[in-house]
Amino acid sequence: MKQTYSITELSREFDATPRTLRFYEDQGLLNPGRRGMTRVYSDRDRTRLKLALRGRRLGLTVEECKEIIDMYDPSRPRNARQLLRLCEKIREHRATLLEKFRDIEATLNAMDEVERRCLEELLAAPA
Amino acid sequence: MKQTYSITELSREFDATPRTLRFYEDQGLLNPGRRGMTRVYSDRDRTRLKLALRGRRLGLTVEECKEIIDMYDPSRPRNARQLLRLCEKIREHRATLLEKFRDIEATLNAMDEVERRCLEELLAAPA
DNA sequence: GTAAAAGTTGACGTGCACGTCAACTATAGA
DNA sequence: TCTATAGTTGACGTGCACGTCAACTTTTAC
Repeated sequence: MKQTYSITELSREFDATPRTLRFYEDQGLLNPGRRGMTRVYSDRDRTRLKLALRGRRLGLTVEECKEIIDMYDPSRPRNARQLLRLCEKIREHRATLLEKFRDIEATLNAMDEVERRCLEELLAAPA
Repeated sequence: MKQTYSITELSREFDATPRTLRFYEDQGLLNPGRRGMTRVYSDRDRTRLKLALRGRRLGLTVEECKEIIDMYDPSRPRNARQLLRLCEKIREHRATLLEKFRDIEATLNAMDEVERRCLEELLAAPA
């Protein structure tokens, strides 16, 4: 686990572009330090980027990713009220994820069915 | 299972807007018949809409949804070559779905961890 | 020291998935 | 028959997530 990363280093590791990292910084998702003018990304930035890209793959907006990542950030101190609210949010978030889970399940099942019919047809009418 | 649906009927059932259904028609995803000027949606349209919205929730583009839905359409006759190609596409598609699956799994695990810490903190420092 | 490579800040462009009028038409119920 | 209700076709607008220059500065390698 390295300590710092350049912009191209990080963007290559996660198959993103520098533009995307700068955009995420504009949106407040990343907070790289500077050495002169050059951005220096920390392991925290790396983790947040990784989580953000994961969220994007699942169809979340960048804003939603930020909210969730901020909320889950372990370095954030919280009082009891905030902790309860976080638990509530986790329940909500879990529910939407489970919905996506079911969507994927349904799609996989449909695909299995199509594949089955496909193989049947191939056996029935070979080339 | 009804035979036909009006545009508002279908859009309400799936929590979409009429605009969305017309847009999907423009994109070639839906093919409603007409009674006069009025669109009449069939069960086939209903199924395709359902699949499309499911795909959208998973982050696919409308174009991708259309391609997949068209490919899987059971009413399409196919020769052996096309059947083999379909099997190939199914494998690919399954792979990307499994990736999303893992993304969700990873996120759920992260959430469990956060929740655990959250409950711990609540016990340690009650209001 | 100098050339190449990497980085920077604007600023405008783009593709997607609709939203949102406007202006009009068709249809069903009182 | 009149009127509300639902539907139609444009056409333009919008929010998001970057892509794509341009013009410039910095850093690294030799």
